[in-house]
Amino acid sequence: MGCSRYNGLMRLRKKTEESGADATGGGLRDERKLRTRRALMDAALELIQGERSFSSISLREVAKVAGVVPAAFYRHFSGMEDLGLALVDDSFRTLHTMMREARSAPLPPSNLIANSVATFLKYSQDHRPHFEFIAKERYSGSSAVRLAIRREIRLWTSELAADLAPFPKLKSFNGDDLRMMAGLVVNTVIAATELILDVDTKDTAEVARIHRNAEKQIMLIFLGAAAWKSQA
Amino acid sequence: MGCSRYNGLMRLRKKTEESGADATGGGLRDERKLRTRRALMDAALELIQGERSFSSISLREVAKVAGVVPAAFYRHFSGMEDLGLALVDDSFRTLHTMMREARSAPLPPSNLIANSVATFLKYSQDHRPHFEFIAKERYSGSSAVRLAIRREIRLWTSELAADLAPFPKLKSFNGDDLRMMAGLVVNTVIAATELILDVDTKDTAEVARIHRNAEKQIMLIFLGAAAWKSQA
DNA sequence: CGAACAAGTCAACAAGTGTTCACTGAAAGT
DNA sequence: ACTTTCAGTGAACACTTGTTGACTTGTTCG
Repeated sequence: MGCSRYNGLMRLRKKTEESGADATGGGLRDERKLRTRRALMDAALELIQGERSFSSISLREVAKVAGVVPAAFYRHFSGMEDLGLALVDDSFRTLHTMMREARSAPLPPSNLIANSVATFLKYSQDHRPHFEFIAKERYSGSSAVRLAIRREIRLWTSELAADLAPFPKLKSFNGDDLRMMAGLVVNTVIAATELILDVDTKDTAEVARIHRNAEKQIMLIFLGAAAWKSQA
Repeated sequence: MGCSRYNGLMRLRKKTEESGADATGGGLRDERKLRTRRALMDAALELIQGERSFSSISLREVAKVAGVVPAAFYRHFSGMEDLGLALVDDSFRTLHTMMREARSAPLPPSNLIANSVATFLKYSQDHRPHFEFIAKERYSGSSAVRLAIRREIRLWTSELAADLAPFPKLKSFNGDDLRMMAGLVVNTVIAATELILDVDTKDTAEVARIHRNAEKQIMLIFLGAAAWKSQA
């Protein structure tokens, strides 16, 4: 009895040391809470890798991997759906970060498409857990999570549409058609990402194949755009 | 005790009557087995409608909805994954049926795209359960189910590529690029389908919006294809 | 210093899970 | 008519599940 109590405390200690002893910043209480929150979110992302999907993992599993007792979960989230929504925010934060960075580093328009595709796919591989979560929950999660994801993707599409607007070749596009085209690009990129997620990370040949395919598809889209005429 | 036994038999009887008394064809034994098998598959599809996904429903739930005791499940499938694979086959059988029908009824090339899109989306709405299953399991199911779905989609893409080949405007396409383009079309159609699945069936305005969007996207793709040049 | 707060613990709960077992009774085969 | 086959039954198994309540114990605040 006393023994298992100490067990719990030791886990916490370990966690503290892991994060380094430099964490002497103010608000020890809040900081610790935040760390456990992250531990729970990371645990969920970890459990999702491979076979399982978010909707099929249990609160208890998440708690266990996070090194915390099930009851403690409720100090941070009201339930699994709540955790899911937090993960959606988290995942798209990384995505928006990437897009902001990409925007601030203007690429030469010569092979802009190839570079953009490469940048994105590289990024998605580096943040695999987040993108895997999105891919898996986009259609099969609870409706709250699903809607949150869809909202974010719409937002992303609009962002891309805004980035596309200034292009000379796309002068004849009205707002709706621009979003239509951006949606096509986003869908294509997502599809490629989802394919890559299912490929062994070592299989660079297959990854390159998917890569090239996505490039070609987006070039095709731009080719079509150049010939497009929006009717008022 | 005796009471609950009778309960089970009554459920079976009810099922038999539902299906009509005309089922006097030979092989009563096999026919009944097949009916239960279907009942199990239908039960799974039914449970999937709305919030839940296949990976989050239980063998016992499926058995209960099918009006059968859990142990009986094993007379038909070795487990849930087996059922999932059967559902993949089932779902794509309907899809291939549709494509065969579409091919045998040649459309005027004038508004061929609009008609094809309309036909497909109508069909997917009429077979909602199957398409909902595919959409949900495409990325989040067990790897066996996921791979089966991916295989079928690749097959579908190849079929479409073959259908596209004879078009005069696509003369300059080599095989790889033709599949690339077909993949783009398939992705677009799937994305539209998945969007429609999340819309209230009554909301015809929203359905029409998604509809028009998909049409435009595919027209854009064909426009791009007309300008495409495959390099050897 | 002492009180209040709150992130963590343990223990228990009722329900649900997959799977195995010996069984029954109607259809199929002889 | 007699036996075999087998899709179905019910009961039991050893777990896992979400959630609650009473608790401890370090941090924060007055």
